[in-house]
Amino acid sequence: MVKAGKEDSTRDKILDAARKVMTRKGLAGARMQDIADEAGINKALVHYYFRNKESLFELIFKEAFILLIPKINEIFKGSSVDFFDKIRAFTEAYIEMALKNPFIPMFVLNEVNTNPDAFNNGLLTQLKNLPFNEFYKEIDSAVQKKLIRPIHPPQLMMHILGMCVFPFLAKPMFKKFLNLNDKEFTTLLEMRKVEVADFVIQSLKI
Amino acid sequence: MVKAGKEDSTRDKILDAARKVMTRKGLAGARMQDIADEAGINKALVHYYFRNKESLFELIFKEAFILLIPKINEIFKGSSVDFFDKIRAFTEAYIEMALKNPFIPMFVLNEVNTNPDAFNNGLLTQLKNLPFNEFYKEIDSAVQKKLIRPIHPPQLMMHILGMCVFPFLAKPMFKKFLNLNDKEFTTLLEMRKVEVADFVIQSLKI
DNA sequence: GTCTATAGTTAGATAGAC
DNA sequence: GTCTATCTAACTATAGAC
Repeated sequence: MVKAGKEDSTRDKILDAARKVMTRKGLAGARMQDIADEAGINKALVHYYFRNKESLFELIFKEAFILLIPKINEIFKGSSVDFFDKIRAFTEAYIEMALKNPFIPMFVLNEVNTNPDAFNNGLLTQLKNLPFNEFYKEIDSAVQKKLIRPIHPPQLMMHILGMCVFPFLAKPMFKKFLNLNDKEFTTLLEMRKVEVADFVIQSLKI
Repeated sequence: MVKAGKEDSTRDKILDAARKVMTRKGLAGARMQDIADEAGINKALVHYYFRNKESLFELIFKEAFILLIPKINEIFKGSSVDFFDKIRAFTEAYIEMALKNPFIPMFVLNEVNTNPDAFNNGLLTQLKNLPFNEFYKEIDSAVQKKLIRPIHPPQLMMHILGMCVFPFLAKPMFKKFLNLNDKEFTTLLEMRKVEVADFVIQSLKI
């Protein structure tokens, strides 16, 4: 039975364990057995609570990603806010989310690449909640007002997402290259919250 | 027996088939059976020529990636060449390689994330052939000469790689979002050869 | 060199006792 | 709800005939 008290329910223990294992081993590397071990329970129990691996991971993803949507929406709502400030807020929110849930970028990538149907029905619906169209309009409008130089909105979107996401995807590679430990690399990622925004703004301004 | 003539040897047929399947289904999705079918031969033959899946794919990767190394090296050799031209040449060469071998980015990512040991022993050695240190020195030197604003070289490296690589990784997602077919999206990627360089240069110049 | 048949391996999923 | 034991599916890899 699920209690309201401080004791974690088994269900929550499994969710915590799954998040940990996914963060450590990535989506594909996360075994149901690993999750059960990490939670200190039996593998069958994981299936008892979450029908199968896919629905477990989809739930975890939604819980993490759903928090991002209102933030991003809020950022692009106020049409009075400075365009550059919106870019700052965006990279901040996005990298913050990825720092808290390092498995998300690879999760999305995997869903997109290996399971196009599931992606179209599930993830895509989530992602469509993000106001990309608002962002595109903002860009065009900023170009009109001569606030920024002309740029193709989708290209800019790819620039920004690439800079935000890629370091999380290629973390082990960069760590090796730069000869950094986990903490040092995280610091580098923290800095990117403003670093990326600065880079973009510097490039766009006339 | 391997002939010098125009007839593809079985070995070459397998390599071609593997490249095709990998490009279509990604590394993880590429089955030995798929490769055998594509090559029009038996699955056992794939094992006969290439001991196992891993060594087959490592070979394919090396063949594709090895071509990039001399190019990148050449770019960073001439110290007389304009710094911005080097950036242009780099994005050009990198995106060109990825366009020809779309499976490479995901391949590298997978190796790095799921198989750290294999990465350290194989792939990393290849990647270390890329003159990143040269590039870092160039950046610092360009800053000294007031050609560009101050920037942390590793951050810039992450910016550039992210912008070059990410669209290939997230191709199905972007296609959906932007509502483009394969050809249209490839055109977008083609444009990024100069688009990314322009974006970087615009951001760096004083 | 090439094939058929089969062994081996790894995980996800389920049945059924407690 | 929780466990042990087992089934099944999907692949990789090998043995052995031709």
